[in-house]
Amino acid sequence: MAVRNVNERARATLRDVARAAGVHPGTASRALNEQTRSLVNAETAQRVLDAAETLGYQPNPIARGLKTRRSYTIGVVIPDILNPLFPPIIRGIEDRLEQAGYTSVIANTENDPERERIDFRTMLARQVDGFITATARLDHAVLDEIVDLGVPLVLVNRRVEDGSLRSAIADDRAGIKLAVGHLVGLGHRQIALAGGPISLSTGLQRYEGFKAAMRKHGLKADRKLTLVGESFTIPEGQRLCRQLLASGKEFTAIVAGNDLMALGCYDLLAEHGLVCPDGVSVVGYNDMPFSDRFNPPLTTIRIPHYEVGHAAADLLLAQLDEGSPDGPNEVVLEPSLVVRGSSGPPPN
Amino acid sequence: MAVRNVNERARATLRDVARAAGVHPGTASRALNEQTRSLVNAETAQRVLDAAETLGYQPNPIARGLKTRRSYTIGVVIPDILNPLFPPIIRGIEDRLEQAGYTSVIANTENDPERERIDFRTMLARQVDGFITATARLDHAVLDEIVDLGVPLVLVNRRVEDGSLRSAIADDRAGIKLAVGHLVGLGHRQIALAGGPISLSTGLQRYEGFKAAMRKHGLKADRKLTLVGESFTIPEGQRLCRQLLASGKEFTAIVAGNDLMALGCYDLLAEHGLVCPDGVSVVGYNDMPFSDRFNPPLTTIRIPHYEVGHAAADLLLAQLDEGSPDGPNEVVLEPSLVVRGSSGPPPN
DNA sequence: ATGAAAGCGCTAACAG
DNA sequence: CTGTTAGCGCTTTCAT
Repeated sequence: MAVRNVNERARATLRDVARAAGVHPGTASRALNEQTRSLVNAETAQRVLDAAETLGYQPNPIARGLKTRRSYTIGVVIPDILNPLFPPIIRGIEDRLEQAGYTSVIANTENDPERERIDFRTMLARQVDGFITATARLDHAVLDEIVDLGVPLVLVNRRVEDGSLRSAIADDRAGIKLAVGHLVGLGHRQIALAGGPISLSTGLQRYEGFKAAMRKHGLKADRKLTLVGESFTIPEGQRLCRQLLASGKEFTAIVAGNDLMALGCYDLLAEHGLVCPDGVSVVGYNDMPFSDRFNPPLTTIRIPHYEVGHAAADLLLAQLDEGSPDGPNEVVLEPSLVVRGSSGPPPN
Repeated sequence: MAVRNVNERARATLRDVARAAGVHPGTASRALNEQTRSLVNAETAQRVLDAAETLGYQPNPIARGLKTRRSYTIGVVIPDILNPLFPPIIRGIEDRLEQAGYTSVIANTENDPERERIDFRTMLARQVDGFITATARLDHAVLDEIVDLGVPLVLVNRRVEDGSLRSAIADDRAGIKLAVGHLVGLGHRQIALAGGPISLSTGLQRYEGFKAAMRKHGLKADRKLTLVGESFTIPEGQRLCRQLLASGKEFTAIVAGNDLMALGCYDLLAEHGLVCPDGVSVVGYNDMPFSDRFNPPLTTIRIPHYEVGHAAADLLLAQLDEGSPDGPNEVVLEPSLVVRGSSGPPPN
């Protein structure tokens, strides 16, 4: 009785191909490789290619990588894959990377810096050729280490103040300006912010963008109404909205740090018997999937997630090819306003 | 001027550690490896460990894999990462795999069988030790090939009729029974199905489960009201609901193939001036993230996504360890009913 | 234009 | 218990 015979149909190796084509493995290698094919006689090359074809030869990237010190693998580090913001970004990254012959491996840090360290280390050990990360905080010690190691890295949906790291982002200040402009156009004067953490570039940019936009419209951003939270989550949106409601200050609209925080505002407003948008208008940020399905449908700022991911991959590929930084260091994409049911004129 | 000096701080290799500890690389290897540590003198081992520590030695899994023919990498193949159903499953898989020292690499087939082939091949070439896939159609030629190659594989959220493939799933027949039971309890008699593709086990099980449940309640599933679509998407839900509305048959409730299809039903119902649930009740399936935020909040069947992913990883790990199939071939988890705003008593 | 040979970093017999 | 040797599958000098 045949024991696991199937498994025996061992994968053809370069040697096998060489033998079948009657050449030396070195020659077979040259023939199989686009780059070096010209070094070998056209007929011989064809013979090798044919042999490879019939044997169903699949090169072993592991072995190749051991020699070339390239894995054609990119590490993609994401803070939380459950946040609907990231899947489209990931897809943009993967599509572009795949075109270029790279595979991406995704890691989830769950917003845990310690875990982030480990993820980077593991991937480094696995010989990734570069990183794309959406985990950057404004203090970016871990990332600096990577860069010091000479490993290409680009940020997606994040940036660092000093511009020391390449990044693909959307223009958050412009986005917030859109949000505030929309609200002001509707007649709102007292606008609150339930913003995200200012330890993240997105949170900080939106926070500063908010204050700037208010100023531009001749409005003052009341300190008690201009809040930032610890995380971009629903509970944090709830907490901030509760604080807003308890502040004793009047407001007729809230700009939320992102769509999740907007949802948290929905909850608290409802708890206080305020209907949105008749009582208070709410504007979110990101236009995450299904935000058109909420109750009410969320007015929000759309950022081109897929394109942002794509751009990040472009930036990385450029760095991988040239080795040296020739292209732009930062790609900034434009957000747009999506008006839906959660914003309207202020009451009376 | 130093040229890329940083990069020169080359990663310490096993040889370096051995040299530093004054032993042969072979010994260093044994000392560093949990499994073989006992073969070496405790003191010597300690010396090696210390040397590794101070040199910041990181083993190169690529090189190891070349020798051991194990990559400690698992391929996770998903039909569409944009479907909110999958992120929690992925997380369940990754968490379990990571515990066991495996890394997972995720591929997106975008529901394209051709792309699926390529993804499997690529991962195979990258020497993955096994697969977890959620892409299985009822005809599973690609998968059979993998199994024939002797590569461990388990299905997640899918099963095949003949039980030839291991899988971790939720009990779809039971879930649909819950949905129908709920509706019948509310007083509905004419219940329609806007189901998913029966080329997928989930679609088929739910379809058959629906008919069985109706029968059990002494109701007949009208053929014109028992529809299945081509995909589990919003547009397909719309299309089916349109067809239901055009059938001329009366119905007071719809069981949708999944939550996305339920959303499609929402759209068509609204278009026809029917309010949910007063005019028609709708029950979804999956309890995907944010389904409690829809308008109305969706009554649906919750399946424990994270746990399903975890169970799939367990199944795979068992197979990886033992080599031979000793454990169960199928893990079936129980769904539960989540009653929200989209279901109520039938009109008049 | 092709063959020979060395080696990427590691593990696994095999000696001793 | 430890050193020696060979080799995983591939690429890449160096000869020829």
